[in-house]
Amino acid sequence: MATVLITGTCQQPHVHAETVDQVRKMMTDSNRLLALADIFKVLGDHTRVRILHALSFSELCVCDLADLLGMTPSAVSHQLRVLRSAKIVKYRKAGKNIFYSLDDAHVAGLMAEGLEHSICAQEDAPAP
Amino acid sequence: MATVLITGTCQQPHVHAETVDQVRKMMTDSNRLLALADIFKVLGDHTRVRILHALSFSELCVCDLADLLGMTPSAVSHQLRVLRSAKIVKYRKAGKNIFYSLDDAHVAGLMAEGLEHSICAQEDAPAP
DNA sequence: TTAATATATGAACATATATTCAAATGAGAG
DNA sequence: CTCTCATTTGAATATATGTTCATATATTAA
Repeated sequence: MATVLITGTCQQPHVHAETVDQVRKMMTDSNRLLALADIFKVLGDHTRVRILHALSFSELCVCDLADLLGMTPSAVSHQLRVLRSAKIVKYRKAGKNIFYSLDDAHVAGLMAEGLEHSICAQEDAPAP
Repeated sequence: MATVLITGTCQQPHVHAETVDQVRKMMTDSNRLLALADIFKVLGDHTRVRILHALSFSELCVCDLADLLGMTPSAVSHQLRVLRSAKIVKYRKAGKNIFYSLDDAHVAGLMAEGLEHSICAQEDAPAP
């Protein structure tokens, strides 16, 4: 009988028009937020975080990293390529080896800030 | 004739044993780095970054966010669930609406730091 | 109660991505 | 040059993930 309800869309003229408009004006360019998300995406992988953490102590070659992480050099190399593309690490050739090191201070800062604060897995603190 | 070469593994006794050992001692627990990667993974999505950025200005209901982002309330709700699971946002019921807001100061700090520094897409600065 | 709306949820689909494997490249060492 | 080894690369596979669609839940209004 009744017309099929058009679900999935907010039908009020605007739920909170003023607030939404104000926020819309204050919000940063979407492309900038997309770029930010892309950086976080690069950092959002266990292997890559461990690579960056290791490189924060010393430059290392691929085999060093593979040994440290208990992974195949191939797998490490694939992830290094991602980090290289994002300009987060740089490399230096030395004979048969290629030494990687951190390249982006901002990203290193994000890593450090993430580690400083006990953002990670702060378990329950049962109060008496 | 020759034995098949065992490729994909570093065969030197250790490429740089001392350095690797030192770094290994300094490195943080792998689980802690996994938790850190998980947080970055949550932040590594365009939609979720935009949601958090919008919420940094004001609490908003799902329809407000859907309007701001030009997305389906369903899609927004799915992403809000991810943010809820990560304890990054909290919510408050008000009649038919549910208002979301930021919950984790650390994560908000990471977002802010990521935006402050022009980490994002700093294009070429052609020198004269 | 019924109707309308905001939100959540589950399945399905498409896409992205991490690792493995095999092979190629490239640079010393003999 | 030939051999060895460090590194890269490409294909393949498995898995994760974001959005859509349909539907369910919940709350308010009539």
